[in-house]
Amino acid sequence: MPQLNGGGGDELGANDEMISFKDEGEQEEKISENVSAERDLDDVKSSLVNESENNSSSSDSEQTERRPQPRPDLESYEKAREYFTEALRRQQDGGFFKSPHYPGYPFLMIPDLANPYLSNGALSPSARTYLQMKWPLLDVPGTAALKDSRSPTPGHLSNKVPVVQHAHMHPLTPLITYSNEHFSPGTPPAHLSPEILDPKTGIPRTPHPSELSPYYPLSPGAMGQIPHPLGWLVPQQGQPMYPITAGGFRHPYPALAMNASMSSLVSSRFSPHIVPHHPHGLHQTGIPHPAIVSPAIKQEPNGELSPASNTKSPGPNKKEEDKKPHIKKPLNAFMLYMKEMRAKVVAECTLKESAAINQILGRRWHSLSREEQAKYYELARKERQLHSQLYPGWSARDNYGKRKKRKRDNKTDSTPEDFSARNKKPCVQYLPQEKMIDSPASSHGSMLDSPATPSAALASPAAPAPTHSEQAQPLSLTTKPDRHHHFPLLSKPSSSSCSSSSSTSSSSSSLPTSSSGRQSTPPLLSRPLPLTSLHASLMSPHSPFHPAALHSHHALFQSQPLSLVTKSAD
DNA sequence: AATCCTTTGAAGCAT
DNA sequence: ATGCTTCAAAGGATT
Repeated sequence: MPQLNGGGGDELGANDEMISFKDEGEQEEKISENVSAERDLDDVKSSLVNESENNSSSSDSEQTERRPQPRPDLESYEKAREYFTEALRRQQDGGFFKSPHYPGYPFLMIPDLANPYLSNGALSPSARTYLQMKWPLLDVPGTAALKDSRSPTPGHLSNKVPVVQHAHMHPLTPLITYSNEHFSPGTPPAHLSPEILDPKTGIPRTPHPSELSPYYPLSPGAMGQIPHPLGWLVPQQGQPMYPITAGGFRHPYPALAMNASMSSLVSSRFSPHIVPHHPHGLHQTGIPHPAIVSPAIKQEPNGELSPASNTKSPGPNKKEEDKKPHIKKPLNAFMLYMKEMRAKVVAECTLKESAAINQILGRRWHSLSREEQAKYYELARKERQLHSQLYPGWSARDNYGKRKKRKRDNKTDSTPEDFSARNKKPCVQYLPQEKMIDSPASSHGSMLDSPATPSAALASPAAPAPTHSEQAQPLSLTTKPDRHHHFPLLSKPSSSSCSSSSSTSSSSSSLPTSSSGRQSTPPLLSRPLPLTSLHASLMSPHSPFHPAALHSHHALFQSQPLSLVTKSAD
């Protein structure tokens, strides 16, 4: 069973209410451990710093040459750096910083965040680091400063927060310049006060969402209270998922990443209402807003989208309409999963073709346990919720037709005759062997419940993980019509655990579900996926990608048993 | 350059 | 209510 992010099950920290902190004790233990480690910091200081500097210099000798002379607060700065280094080291050790969605984790270990001020009253470097890393948009100096972690400007003398960027900086943790005009060093307490001190360790930690609110602590219509996703980071590709109207980047789990005061800070300054000031999908830094695909999106103060053409141009033509920015749909659970896991799969499979990767991810998705999937459903739910809060007037309908017309639009083409017409490439049957092995049905004894009402089971933070019967989860394994069974099992019966076999669909037992008709396309791949591109090791059942593949051989060439479907198709 | 492919899930639309 | 379609991400492949 593949594990998420190295696998603890709570890595995302986003299925907060349900299981994210099932290992909270572990987290606390690690935090405590880090506190203890602080005592030994002097012992590890030199090594960590050396490591850091070596990496830094090796990556950028030029900046090393430019390295400014030590400043009075350099020692504290170095300490922050060490904290950061240690945090990253632990991350790399695989135990702590597991989720790229949750970049705040490492910095929870910064001990002096409990007392984030220096004796001179200035915000301590590590606290600044914490803030910086947690909300990179808020107060980062220019790019040059980003490169040079030892900014010559002492943090307490400037409202620029020095960026402690370690060479081991998690690649998924962007450092983004951002105007600091709203961030005054004179008011740091407001940023830190909401930190929730761990009752055991006394270490501040990111408020658990359940501590912030059941979901997003928004009163209806209180857009100003949106926990604005300033740190919205995208795990693998380094791009935000979708826009925040003002800030640019958002954390996937803003409620996790942003504390209340930051929320209010943001809310007062970066509410969606100011979007009209950034009509080109760029936030104040000029960073293009990822979800605002095309330029010149305009959003009314009420949050409703208002294409500029509507307000200025009486008669926008189609081209202009095509150029209209559109706010993308929030990612669903699977998309979130894919986003997180894609790079891993690509690395494991040496595959690059997304279609193949997606097939693998689809199977892996099914191989996830309910709890693991539930995390993503919960994340997706929050995504939608946040999205709706950020864009109250947005509707998925707005994006209809944004893409060029697809051939699937031709409903009339979906005749059996068209199968052959469309599929000029050889018919390839991708076997469902993996599903035979570790499908949720087989591994869990029952189908996943429908995600239709995930919140019902997930809403209560105190509620234990829902039982298999209480949460509806996707019936994905059986959601698709039988797209392959009409065709002979003929080609490329790969047993690769990392194959691009579309087992998900081929293994479907044709039980009707809510999405049964989703794919109107024929069951065949119009273009065979590059199985040959699979790495030999991945073809092996011993591949870590598919540890259960040892059992797969029996499944080959077997039609998917209906018994897999343990849930009635009601 | 644009579109396809491929996955699942959410949402919209038509019936 | 049901079923179908579109879109969300991704990037190589194809047109």
